[in-house]
Amino acid sequence: MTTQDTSAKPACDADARLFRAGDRVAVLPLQAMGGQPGRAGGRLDRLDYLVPPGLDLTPGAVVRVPLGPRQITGVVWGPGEGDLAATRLKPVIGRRDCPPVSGPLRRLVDAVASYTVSPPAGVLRMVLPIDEALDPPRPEAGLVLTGAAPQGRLTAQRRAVLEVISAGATAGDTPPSVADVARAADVSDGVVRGLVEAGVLAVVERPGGRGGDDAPAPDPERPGPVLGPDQTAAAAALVDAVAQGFSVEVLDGVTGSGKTEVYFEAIAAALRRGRQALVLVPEIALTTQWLERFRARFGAAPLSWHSELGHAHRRRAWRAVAEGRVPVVVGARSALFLPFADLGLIVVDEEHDAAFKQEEGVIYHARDMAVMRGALEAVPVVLASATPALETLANVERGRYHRRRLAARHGAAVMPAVEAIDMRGQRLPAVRFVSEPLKQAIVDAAARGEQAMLFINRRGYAPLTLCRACGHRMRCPSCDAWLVEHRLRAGGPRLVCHHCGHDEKLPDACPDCGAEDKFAPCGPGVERLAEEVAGLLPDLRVAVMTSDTIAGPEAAAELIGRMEAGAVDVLIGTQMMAKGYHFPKLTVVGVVDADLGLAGGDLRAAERTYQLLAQVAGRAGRAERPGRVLLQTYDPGHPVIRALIAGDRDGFLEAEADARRQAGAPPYGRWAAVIVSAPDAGDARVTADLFARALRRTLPPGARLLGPAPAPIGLLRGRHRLRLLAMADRAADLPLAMARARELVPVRGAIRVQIDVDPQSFL
DNA sequence: AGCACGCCGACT
DNA sequence: GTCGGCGTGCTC
Repeated sequence: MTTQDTSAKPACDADARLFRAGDRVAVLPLQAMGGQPGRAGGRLDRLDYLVPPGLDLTPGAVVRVPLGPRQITGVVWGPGEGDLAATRLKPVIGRRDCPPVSGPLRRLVDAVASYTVSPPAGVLRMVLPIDEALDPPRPEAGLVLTGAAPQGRLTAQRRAVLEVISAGATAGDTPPSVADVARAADVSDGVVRGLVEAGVLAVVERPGGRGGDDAPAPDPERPGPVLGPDQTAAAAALVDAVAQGFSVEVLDGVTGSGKTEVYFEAIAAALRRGRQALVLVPEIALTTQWLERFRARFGAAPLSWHSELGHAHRRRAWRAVAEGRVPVVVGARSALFLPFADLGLIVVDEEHDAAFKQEEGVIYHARDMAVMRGALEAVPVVLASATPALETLANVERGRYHRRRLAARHGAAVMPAVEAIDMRGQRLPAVRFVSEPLKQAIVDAAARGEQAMLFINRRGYAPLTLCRACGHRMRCPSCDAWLVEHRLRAGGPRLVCHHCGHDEKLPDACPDCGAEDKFAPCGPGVERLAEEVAGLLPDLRVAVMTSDTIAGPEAAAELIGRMEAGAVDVLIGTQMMAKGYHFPKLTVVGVVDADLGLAGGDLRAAERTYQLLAQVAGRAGRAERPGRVLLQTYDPGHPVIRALIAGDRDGFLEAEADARRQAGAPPYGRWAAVIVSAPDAGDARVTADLFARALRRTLPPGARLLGPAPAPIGLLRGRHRLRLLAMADRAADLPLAMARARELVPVRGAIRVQIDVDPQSFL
């Protein structure tokens, strides 16, 4: 990471401190006051309160406090700051019944807030995201017979309900819930409630609440798979790290080298010590096969934490983690802020993945914040990747991170052969995207009973639609972006903006010249590619994998099942297909447009493209059969393409690192971006100019400032956007300079200032 | 969130 | 002068 200091601080635990009646405490409210993130003002982070008689509080206690006319929830952050007369303080209302926020986690909140230049309340909200979870689950209602005779007519439905309950009661079961009874008696819950109303049934608390709450625990003592020599050595190093405290272990191994099995041993080590483990993955929807492997190793499932979890489930899961009842959590970046009772290990899988960067609200990189948390909790952090980020490798060079290498693929598998197809010699018509050699490779694979995968990093049918009569291009009304045609959606073809979600029916006539039936799709998207392959190779079974066809984990699991069963010959998809899957019969991977990611030319374009293509290529030939990767390119001499063909990852990374060093770019320099946006272009301009002037005062000497300049996407969701980029050397405290500049600039109304420290995206 | 305050334009 | 609309700041 590029954060300045991650060394472990001694875990001096101030949590033992007790605040008693009459003491002042500082409370960090959950709700940000005044300005939202990105707005000035709201400099009040913590508020002082008095501890009322009869209440003892420790730091970290979750409390309710009065604020103006309302009550809010906050966390006791420490002793009161004392800048307000005691007579003006209001007393804390009371505690909420949940475990306190631990010292290391409170320090993480402060560290993330100051690193990302965000209000601490906004970061605290990621730790306590569910208000209802701050109270214990209410005991579940169970139903028992009162013995009273039913008044009035006893309908068939009512009789069924009474039979179900008396059968359960004689069997000695715990009283059933309304939902259980209604289901068993096959009646609506209205019938059951009617009987309660009539006094025939009574509601009681069910002892112990919900029985199936604590799932079986993962068992570290189950025999793991047999590891190869590299794996054994790496696993031993990680197991050792778990016993030591904070360190960062970079698990660097080619695709298919068995990194997962290696870090499973670190998880086993943490579990043996009775501690919890957290695994961060880029996208939780894509973990189907990972979960299978986990279950095979540990005999039980981990807790999957993601934003699409149902509300009740999320709430129970959060409490179970906080109370230490969940040994292993796997989740997307937001899982980093879960309040583990006793965290023993953090793993960041595919640590180079851009999905770890949160681009809205509190803008943070989950990998870097994971390293911060590891340091604060004094636990090791494992960063696993086949293509580690340059940031990570720079920290290896500096001796801050330890590298554990897995040099070879595991078992009989060998690395696939990578070839370029020079598209300049292919002379394809404008509506064709699959070259002859790629088509032939797919046909050959199918003939051998093997599978092929075609990768194109573009959702939809075509990235641009234009009118052949007048040349009008269909664009988003509220963004600087083309509308992308989608054909797989219900109700006919649609035009969709991939930036704001704007979605309209493909019109019948050109909105500019009125010509009908003159729209021409331009360029390939995954849907169009699938159509082409189906037309070209009608005997092969084609499946499409994109976020439009794969809505959630179930849909992903279904498609993966079909791939594993050999019911698909050609899998066509976007980058969601590139991540971590293992299909033994997949031997051919075709990259339809290997140049795509290189076009933008931002700082990380080459690195990102290399990582993505290496990852896609890694899907080929993961079992006994050797794999073949074909890259369609118009620029076969590009360093990224050459490195992929030569399998020269380290050479490529060294060249890339040299270029960054020359330019003073991250990870050798430190950058921070500011995006000023407003519905009115003039407002954005004025504020951006003021911010630039403020930054020139607050930036350390030697730092450079670019902008304000219109952002590459100058209009997004109806907001005009200007960018600033501050570039400094590695020792500079850019967050501090940003925070000070923001205090100098009044930001009112609909104007927003977003600060992005260590920017990944430059849109 | 909800309320007080102050700035500014419009009306008496 | 005074009323009222609205944007802005404050709440321990």
